[in-house]
Amino acid sequence: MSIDKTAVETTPKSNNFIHQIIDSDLQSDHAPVKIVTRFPPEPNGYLHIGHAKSICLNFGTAEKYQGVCHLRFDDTNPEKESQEYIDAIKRDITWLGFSWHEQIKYTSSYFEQLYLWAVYLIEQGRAYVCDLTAEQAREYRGNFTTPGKNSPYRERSIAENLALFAAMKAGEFAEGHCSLRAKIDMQSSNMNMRDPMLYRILNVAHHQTGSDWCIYPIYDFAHGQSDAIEGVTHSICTLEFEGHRPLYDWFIDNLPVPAIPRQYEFSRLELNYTVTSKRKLKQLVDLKVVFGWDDPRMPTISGMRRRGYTAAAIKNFCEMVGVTRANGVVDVAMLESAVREDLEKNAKRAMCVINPLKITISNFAEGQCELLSLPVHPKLEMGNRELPFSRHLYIEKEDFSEDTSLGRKKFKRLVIGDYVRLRGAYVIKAEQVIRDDNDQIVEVVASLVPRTVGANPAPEFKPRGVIHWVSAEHALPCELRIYGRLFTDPSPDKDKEKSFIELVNPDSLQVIKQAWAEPSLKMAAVESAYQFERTGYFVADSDSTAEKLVFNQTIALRESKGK
RNA sequence: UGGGGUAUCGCCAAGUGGUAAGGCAACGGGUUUUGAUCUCGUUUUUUCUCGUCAUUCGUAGGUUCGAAUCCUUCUACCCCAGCCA
Repeated sequence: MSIDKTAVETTPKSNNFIHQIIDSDLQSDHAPVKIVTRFPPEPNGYLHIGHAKSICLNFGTAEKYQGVCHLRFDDTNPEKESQEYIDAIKRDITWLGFSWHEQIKYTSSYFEQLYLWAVYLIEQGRAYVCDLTAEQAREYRGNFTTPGKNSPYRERSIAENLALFAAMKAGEFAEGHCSLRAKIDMQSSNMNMRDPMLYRILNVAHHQTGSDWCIYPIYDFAHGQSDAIEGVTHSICTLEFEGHRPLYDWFIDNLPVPAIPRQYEFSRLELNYTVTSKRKLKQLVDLKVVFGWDDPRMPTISGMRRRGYTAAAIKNFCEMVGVTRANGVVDVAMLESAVREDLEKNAKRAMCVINPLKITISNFAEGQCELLSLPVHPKLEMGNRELPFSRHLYIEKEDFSEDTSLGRKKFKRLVIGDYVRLRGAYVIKAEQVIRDDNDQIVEVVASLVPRTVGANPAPEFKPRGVIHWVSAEHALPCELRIYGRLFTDPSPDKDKEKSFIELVNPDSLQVIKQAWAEPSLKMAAVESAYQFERTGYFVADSDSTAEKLVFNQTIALRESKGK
């Protein structure tokens, strides 16, 4: 496959407010030589659609300005983190099509430097060891209307602080016994500046550093300095960190850091009918509401991947929603539209009958088989596939009606006494209905109009429409998993009375144990996308075996009114 | 409640003092061997329709020849009182 280089180069990358800032930074006298960004997930859960937006912004910005983007695991809280999450995050980012600069970074690999900087702050008289308990510290901190009070330990001598901090590091205190705090301003209207914690004691082994440490830095003390170490120029995060920016800058100003990164905030992505919070997604997994982090109903990157959403669709969606500082809720229909847009041009076409009605072609000999050749895609050149046509076929039950009064525009399918086109095959006429003892239709006898494969019939045989079908004896039984929204409420986590768990859609998964797929689907590879004509987009699931094919419905086809 | 933010169509979102882009959604028409796709319209405030005037960027004022853009007022919503990130 050849890549149109000029097209790639001229692909317009959105110009959001962050890029405008970078553009003007690049004009300034001390313009950075290279734009450096970073994507800093904490490995305490799987990445979701909200992270995808951040990934696209950070990696995309680096690409746009020919800079670099680091993947840095922000692993300062070993209690909640694990290697499993690290592996999953790497897999997801790679799948999205991004690659990080050089090797993966870990905040934990800066622990020694961070410790030295903490000592430096103590030496400068800007940090102290505080023996207040968590509860006492809360009281001393005051609240929005009441200024905080200085800790009684605030004026310890530098020597004493140095000794105490060394003892903390040496493991001489129990968890919670004391902490290291910055000496800033307990009266500040910004709560983050009221002598924030820098280090706490945690007698927990770390997934990267083992038992090397029993004190761990707090996010605020680790993040900006890690950015500085990596030479990050633009540290892009979400809006809730806005109030932390003065603190971020305070550390950069008061420490001998090697670079001056700046933090910029954008609004996080919210989608209706879904939750985008690692904590809540973890609950869905832990409570077994879903089968796992990669359940196709999950808005996780791995879930969407298994569902059949493509990386291109997700990236395009992120481009569509834009980057701003206004918080809003994006309609999932926009995501679904991006998925359909990508699948429409990339999914192979195939036929699969979900609820079979037997059709017997009276003028086609028993045992005979005609091999038809159908294009894999109606518009794009994607080759052809072979399809066996025989005397006994299956069509969709709902594609047949005995009601001859149905208008041709209203019901574009098979009606007794009328004609319909079998996709890629003959035009047939329904002639007789066969019923069982319970008066249920079990079979329809039809006749084909000769020489109508690939050719329009005479006007008197004009079909009402086109329907899908499979040859009964050649069809492959398969399982179909149809997914609905995971939540019944557009804002599942906004309800004041009900927990989002109570708003889970009980019908979010429908399993069709046996559907009938055309034989070419035998070769369906996991993750390759198909459009089952007239029914929806599907993708082979990893649960597929040689005996039983399993397909996930990625998304239904858009349906116009009147169907 | 002190501080920090944000308000442009049902939902996202351009717009940066010169006369309101685009996408999604919805609704109509056309095309179609997928009721898909494609395509053409309509939907910012009113209107059955067409013209005209006016109105219009949360609100109310102001500056200006000219304001979504600048100033002031008010309102609504979001974030901060973890030894989480």
